[in-house]
Amino acid sequence: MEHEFEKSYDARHYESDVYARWEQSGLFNPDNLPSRDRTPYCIIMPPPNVTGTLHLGHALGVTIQDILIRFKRMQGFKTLWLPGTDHAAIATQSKVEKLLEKEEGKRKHDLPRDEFLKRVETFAKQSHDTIVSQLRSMGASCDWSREAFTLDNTRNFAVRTAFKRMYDDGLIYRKNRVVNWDVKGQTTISDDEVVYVEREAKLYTFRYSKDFPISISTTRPETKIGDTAVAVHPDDPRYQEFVGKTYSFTFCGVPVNVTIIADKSVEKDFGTGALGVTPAHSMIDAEIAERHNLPSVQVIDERGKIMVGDERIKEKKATEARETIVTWLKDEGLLEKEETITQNVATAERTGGIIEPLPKLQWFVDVNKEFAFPHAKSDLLPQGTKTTLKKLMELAVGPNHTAIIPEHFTKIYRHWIHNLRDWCISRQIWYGHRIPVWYRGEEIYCDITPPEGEGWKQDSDTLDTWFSSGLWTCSTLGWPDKRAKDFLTYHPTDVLETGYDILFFWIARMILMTTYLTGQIPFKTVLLHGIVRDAQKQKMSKSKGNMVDPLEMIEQYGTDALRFALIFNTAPGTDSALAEDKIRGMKHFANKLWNIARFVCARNHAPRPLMYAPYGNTEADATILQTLKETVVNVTRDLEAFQLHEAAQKLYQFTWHDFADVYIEASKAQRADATQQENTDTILLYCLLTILKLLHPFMPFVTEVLYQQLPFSEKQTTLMIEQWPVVET
RNA sequence: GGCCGCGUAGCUCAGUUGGUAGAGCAAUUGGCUUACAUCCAAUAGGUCACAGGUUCGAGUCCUGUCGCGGCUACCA
Repeated sequence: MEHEFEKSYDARHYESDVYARWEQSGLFNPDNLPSRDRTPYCIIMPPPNVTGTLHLGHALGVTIQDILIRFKRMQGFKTLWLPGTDHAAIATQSKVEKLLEKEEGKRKHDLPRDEFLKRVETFAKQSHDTIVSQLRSMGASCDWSREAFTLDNTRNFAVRTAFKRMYDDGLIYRKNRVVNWDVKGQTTISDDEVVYVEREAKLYTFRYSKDFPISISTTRPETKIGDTAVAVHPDDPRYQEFVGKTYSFTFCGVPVNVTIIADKSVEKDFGTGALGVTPAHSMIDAEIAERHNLPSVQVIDERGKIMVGDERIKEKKATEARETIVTWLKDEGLLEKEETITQNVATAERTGGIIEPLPKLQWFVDVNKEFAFPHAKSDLLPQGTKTTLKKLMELAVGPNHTAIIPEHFTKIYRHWIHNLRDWCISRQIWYGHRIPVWYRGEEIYCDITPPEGEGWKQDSDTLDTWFSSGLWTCSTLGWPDKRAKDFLTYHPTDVLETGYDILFFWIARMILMTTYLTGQIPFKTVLLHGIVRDAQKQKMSKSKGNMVDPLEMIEQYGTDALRFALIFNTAPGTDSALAEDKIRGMKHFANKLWNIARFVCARNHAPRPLMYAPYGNTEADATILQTLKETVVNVTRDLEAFQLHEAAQKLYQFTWHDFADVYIEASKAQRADATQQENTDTILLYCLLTILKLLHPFMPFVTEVLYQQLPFSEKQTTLMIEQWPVVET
């Protein structure tokens, strides 16, 4: 650690040593912190997916969290930042599937379930190690002794417990329903994992048969063999006379029975004002069918192929069958119109495959079912109050409970809750938490542990990865053991810091699970950051080739420079553009600080006792001490208000322009006067020490190295636990 | 379609209760001044998208228009 005071700051010479020393000090662990204050402060790290490496978005999140943690630690809080990683079920499994195919030409089903899972686990382990070392490079002062993984045994126990409770309360149910089926990934996905892609499509208008009295329009003629009704608006005079009648006909070789029904959801002015209802292959149609008690006929299977009809369409892919049917319609003289429209096609977020809605027996979380709120002494509701998961989610965010920063995301959150439907939680993939349900004939058994007796078979599905992520603040702190020390001390947590893009995926789910299971809202503040874009404001992506690797930036400019660049000029919840120039500029700032310290230390050799606030003799003294005071007050206030970008700006301004440009220059002349010299040097040192403290959360490495150079006789082992400056008023 | 946000210096963006427009980068000019050329001194650059309104006073509040982006819905 002892280096010569080099002429310029080269981060590469110091960072790994400094981090190792921090870790050895044990002070990332709140149990080892000095006992000046016992008020807990806790942030649970959003667990990065074990799908490879960290990107700049992670780097931003880590920086923000580390700033808050280091700030609070210096203020004397009992500070816990708990790290972890996420197994990211679908994302990780599909990554390994791709590798398997690429490297060995094998598919998932070429291997037994156990064997395949071993491959995934090996990959996950490697990713984990990479990620953890990257977090260390970023300077993350998290407590590694408490590290968690969403798929380890402790978390698995929490998941099984949560499932069991929700099952017993009837909040988890199994039902045959139309779900989002990802044909490519061969699994169901939740509504949130569906991504709509705008495409051109043909809208066909036709009649089912010559005798059928109404024309309908569709972009998917191949599903029409599964129609069981035609819906019209109840007030539409054109079709009144047909409502209630049933027609039978053969549609491209498939016998079809269609009843004319009246339903208010039909738009009179779109197309012909009549909607062919396909209950098995459209969620909306399924809802109509439920209202009218219509039968459902599945005609497309899980491979996306037609299941009925003759050789013209059976076993054909849906798109091929579409062409066949359109040709058939033309030949029969049934096609009336063909127009091009733009349409949103549903695709799967992870695999990019087309979503084929189809009926499947799956597990769901019921967000609208009433239950009696089970918790005593909760801020949310009195014990026994009738409520729903949806209502709990609404209650938890607002003026008296969790605040979202920036505030306008509160509206977005509420809007989402308003539209929320039941959450499909079962997945047909192997990597994840196995559903804790066993079957034997007609019997169903749900519990934390397997049933006694012979012949039970566990459900082969796994849970949506967000089910386990939803428990993250609890499961990392020891829940479901309600007497777990960490849970009692640190839950609810203080801040949840993450990107706004997972507000619904994750934050909403954590609120759902945690309020239901514990009666506590998992965090007091949700702090959102935006997307880090490139210098041209383009989203970074591998395909565009504009990815910036945080490690490369660290290697070139130093971690402190990267951290400072990431938050400088970046308001919460706002996307930011990160040019390399900006990082370079911040490297210059780190170097400026370095040279300030060289100058000050050169004038303060002799060891001194701990620093007290000096008095100013001259006007320059008075000005810098006053400005310093203001900076301390403002930076502290900005950090308390999560305005990190403002705090950073003020520190940059003070350090470089007020202190270096003005006061240090003035001090050169001032020192010439022997009576002023001692006091001037004291002020220089005092300002520097204060700057190092204020800047430490932002630039932990360079400030630590410089702190170790200061000529004090009684120093803390590390700047990390120096006391945050306070201005007496 | 609904909701949310944005439009401020060449570029990227700050601007916290309404009170004489800011930063970083880039640019121009001049400086190797012994802490730093990864630097210093100075300069230039904006009718804060547009139009109204409230106010003694509006980048900031209200209404409308135009342009851009995001989320959400799924008109079949």
